[in-house]
Amino acid sequence: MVIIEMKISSRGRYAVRIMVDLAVNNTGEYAKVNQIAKRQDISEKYLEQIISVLNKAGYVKSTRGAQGGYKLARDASSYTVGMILRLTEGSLCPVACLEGDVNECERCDTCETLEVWKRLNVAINQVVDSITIADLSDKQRARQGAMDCLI
Amino acid sequence: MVIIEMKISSRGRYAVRIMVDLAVNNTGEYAKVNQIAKRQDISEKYLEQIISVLNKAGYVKSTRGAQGGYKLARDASSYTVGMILRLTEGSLCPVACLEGDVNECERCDTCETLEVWKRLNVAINQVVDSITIADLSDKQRARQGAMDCLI
DNA sequence: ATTATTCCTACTATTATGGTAGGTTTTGTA
DNA sequence: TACAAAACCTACCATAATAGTAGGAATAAT
Repeated sequence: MVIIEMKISSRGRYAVRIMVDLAVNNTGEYAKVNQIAKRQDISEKYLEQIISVLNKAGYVKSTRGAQGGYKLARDASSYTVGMILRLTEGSLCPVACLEGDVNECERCDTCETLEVWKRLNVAINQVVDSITIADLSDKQRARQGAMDCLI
Repeated sequence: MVIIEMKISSRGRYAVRIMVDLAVNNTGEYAKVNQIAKRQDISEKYLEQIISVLNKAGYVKSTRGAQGGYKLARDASSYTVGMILRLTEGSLCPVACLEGDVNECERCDTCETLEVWKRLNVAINQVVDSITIADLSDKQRARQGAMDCLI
């Protein structure tokens, strides 16, 4: 039997990093995919796909053509990590029956374990919704500043 | 692009339910796979595979042959949900780089998002390690008792 | 001896993962 | 107006995980 794992996928992780990258390197200009890809060490083509999801959700805005690129649509403090992950991961619910307004599982009235998944769900969302992209980019800027001092 | 989800797999969910079932229906006798399967509405063959993992870990004990079966190896209060899930799901870490003692990710010194995954990891483990199989089986017994009164 | 049971291994269909690839459209600039 | 740089769009692919099914061997009670 193979060992399974409950993990955030690379797409979700990359999406958060892209948002933080745009926040850290925000100059007002549009950042190009190849610049972000280089800084973040993510394949340009894969990054393109992920940022397009962020774009369609209105989290970033883009201009096409030469000198085009992407930038954050709003201030970095208005995005939580949870928003980004829910967008790119689909859902953070640890079990399917907690999605939607009504629990459609037939066993849900007598389910021995539902309480566990509910508490897990609350705990997960509390963490990811309490951290904003601004929190992460501020820390990153501080780290980079500290690094500069060492040169 | 397909929507992905970070979920506890059926194996982990079933494993917890099996342990709770053994606790709730504990008579001192060995419970048979077909009995558990019927009560829990899980395929016998699939349940067999899952309980064998629990058996190899020493969480349940078995006797073979006619009148054989399974029972909890220790008191239900000595098992946390986390123990069962980590055994059957492999790991509950939301990202691979948090597994093991040393973070082997090359980017880990400058990772913008590591703190998020660390906090998520703590939150997840706090929940699953604070709930024991006895907690769940006690509640289930109370629920069943309440149901009996309605008859 | 028979039967009931665990135990073991192989197999399978479907979906998710983590991308790669190539072309189309748009737009700034020479 | 031509060119180049960029986003945009769609298809494709290899590998692994998921959620089981299936069949038989070993063991033990009756």
